[in-house]
Amino acid sequence: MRRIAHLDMDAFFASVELLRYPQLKGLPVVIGGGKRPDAEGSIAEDPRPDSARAPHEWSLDQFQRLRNYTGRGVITTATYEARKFGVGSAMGMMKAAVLCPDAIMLPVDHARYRAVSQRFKAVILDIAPVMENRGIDEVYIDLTDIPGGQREAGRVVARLIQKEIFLATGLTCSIGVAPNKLMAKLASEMDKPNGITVLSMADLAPRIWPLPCRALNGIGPKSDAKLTALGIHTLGDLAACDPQWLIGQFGKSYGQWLHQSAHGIDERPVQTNSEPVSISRETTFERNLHAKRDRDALGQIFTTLCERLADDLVRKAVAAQTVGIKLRDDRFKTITRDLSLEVPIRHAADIRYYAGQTLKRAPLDRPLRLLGVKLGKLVPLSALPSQAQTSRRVAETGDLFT
DNA sequence: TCTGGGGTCCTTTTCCTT
DNA sequence: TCTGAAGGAAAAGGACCC
Repeated sequence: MRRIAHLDMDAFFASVELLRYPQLKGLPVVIGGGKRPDAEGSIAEDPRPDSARAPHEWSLDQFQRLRNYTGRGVITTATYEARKFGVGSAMGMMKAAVLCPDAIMLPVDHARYRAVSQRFKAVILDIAPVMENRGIDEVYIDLTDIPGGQREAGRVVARLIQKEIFLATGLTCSIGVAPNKLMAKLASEMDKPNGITVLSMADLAPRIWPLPCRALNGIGPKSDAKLTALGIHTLGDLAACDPQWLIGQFGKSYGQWLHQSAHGIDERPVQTNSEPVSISRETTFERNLHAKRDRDALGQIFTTLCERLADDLVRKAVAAQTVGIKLRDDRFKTITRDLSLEVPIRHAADIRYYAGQTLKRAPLDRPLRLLGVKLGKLVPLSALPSQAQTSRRVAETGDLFT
């Protein structure tokens, strides 16, 4: 019997921050933002003390309040106390500042969350080596073949993992155990925080079918709206639909997937290692920039993105065989342009050159709010021919931002 | 009015070749 | 040389997730 667990850290970013700043417990705290221009228009640095000092000794007055926010970021996480004001994930910080001006605002500290993430994942790997990464705060674990993995249908090992993670990090997590990934993911949502839920196929009708379609990982706002318009509100409604009719409505691949998922069918294995498919860097400007008027600023940002990507390539020991750009204009309309290369590239100057070429195919008549550069078809350096002739071109020719 | 940054995967469109 | 079909690859866009 396959036993798959899905583990989800409880309010991960906020919990990590509350461990660091216990004095914020019980207060509305919002994590997010990014660049925060100060009164003089320059970018304010993280107002908090560096980690070498004892950060929890800071008084509440030393934290920045949301009402001081003037940038264009969004909220990544809000504590329960902040949510009471109607503040929530993905909401613009400016809007949140109106709803809850006294909320404490913390910038996202990815480096710290990554470090904690590595710690809790190391704990899991010690107990159950077949683990799949699903981002910074989630994993799938295959309990089928680990010693004791079948005891109490997986509950025993789940309890052990919870306990060890708490001892190592001080954080709680919620775990769902089921015959496959799809049901395990749904199960982990059912008892939060710090819960364990075990589901079998017999639980499909009583526990999964009453859920709204949106609860399924893979049904987003667009598909949900379409399902609702068709009179399908719950997973039970979906399960009752004729598969051929679903395929007619949603296409072969997605229609089939909807039908199978609603019946709790999911054969995907727990994938222990995955090579990155693409890497990208993008940035939203503090104010909209014009291709001509702000040419220098854009050119500088463009170059910086390419340099960061070149660093990323070194770190992952890969070269890239496609280059692309992404532009978002003042209407929030996004366009992309891509280019396939004959020879994989790895140097910032090459990335800059070829990205500059794709840029020439993009309309640049509107003010821009975002610029991104993306590399795809990644090839491990070890897989390149020994005389690896990755192109090294000096960016001598001008493009529109140069 | 506001809407981050990194990803994956899929569908549709476009372009090229036969 | 023109026209059209067919198929594949590349490009573009979009949905979704954390």
